[in-house]
Amino acid sequence: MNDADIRPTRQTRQKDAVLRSLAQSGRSLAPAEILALARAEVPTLNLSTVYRQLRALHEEAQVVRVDLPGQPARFEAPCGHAHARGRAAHHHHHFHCIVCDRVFPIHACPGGIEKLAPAGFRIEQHELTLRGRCADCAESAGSAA
Amino acid sequence: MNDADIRPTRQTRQKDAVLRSLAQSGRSLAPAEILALARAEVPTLNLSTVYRQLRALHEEAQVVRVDLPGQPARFEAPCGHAHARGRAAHHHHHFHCIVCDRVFPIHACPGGIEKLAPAGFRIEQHELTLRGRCADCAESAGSAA
DNA sequence: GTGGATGCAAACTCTTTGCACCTTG
DNA sequence: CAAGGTGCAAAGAGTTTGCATCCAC
Repeated sequence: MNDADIRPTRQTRQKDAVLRSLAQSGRSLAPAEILALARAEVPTLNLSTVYRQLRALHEEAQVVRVDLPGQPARFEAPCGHAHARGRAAHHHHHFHCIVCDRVFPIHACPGGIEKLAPAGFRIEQHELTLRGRCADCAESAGSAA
Repeated sequence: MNDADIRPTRQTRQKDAVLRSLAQSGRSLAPAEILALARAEVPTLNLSTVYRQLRALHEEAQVVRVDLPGQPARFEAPCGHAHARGRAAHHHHHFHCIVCDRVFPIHACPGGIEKLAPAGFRIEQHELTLRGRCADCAESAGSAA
């Protein structure tokens, strides 16, 4: 767990393009979407490189991986008060709008999670996905179905 | 929405084996696991058939699809007081063992979920995934890492 | 100059599909 | 007997990896 064995990752145009795409989009992107966006900057960019960069950046906590049930992984820029080279991203959950399909961070957490496990089970982590209508969609839908 | 256009699905040994495997395991199974178990009954059973049966059975609400974040789909028998041809399965969550990769049902739910949504958001559903060590793995690991 | 990063293609995992054959009703 | 189900193989998405080349440091 020493910093010494963490080799500094090089600054490349590819890495830059990936990060910039995520930062500018302001939402969660699938690797293929990132590729498309980043290619505007680096036309030769390859999908493998996107995946490799995403993994590396994720380990450095420079991007956040968003796994929603039944969906391929997406990635987003770390929100709010993430530390520069911090290793742990702020714990949060997600709200998935069933109408507009957007994903919103939920910076809250229900209590008593530890009590849910059966005897002998040891909980080390949990993930909560809320699904429903976001403010925009709940409003525009109004009383209509 | 007419029952008339729903053709009765045939009774085959394969279908039976899939259902029996799910019922007897008491937990969520990946298609490959189902294949392995069901082959004890029908040795020639094929993965494609498992997938096809799972899809059909899911449409008939005879099996429940379990999607955990970042993982391939699993399936389980409708738990508890599910009606014979009932369509709604009992609400519950899942515990995913990070050691043996098995998934167990959690028949409990943290309170106050509704309060987690930002103003204007309407929660219609939620999914909670617990991750850690199941009783077996927590025990065998003991105090060792 | 050296080692990490990249691009390309092949491999892998999970899931679906085409098709000939078999089975249920 | 006909319609639907099955097995096998091949095809498809999504993701990872081997390897020669390239480039950041």
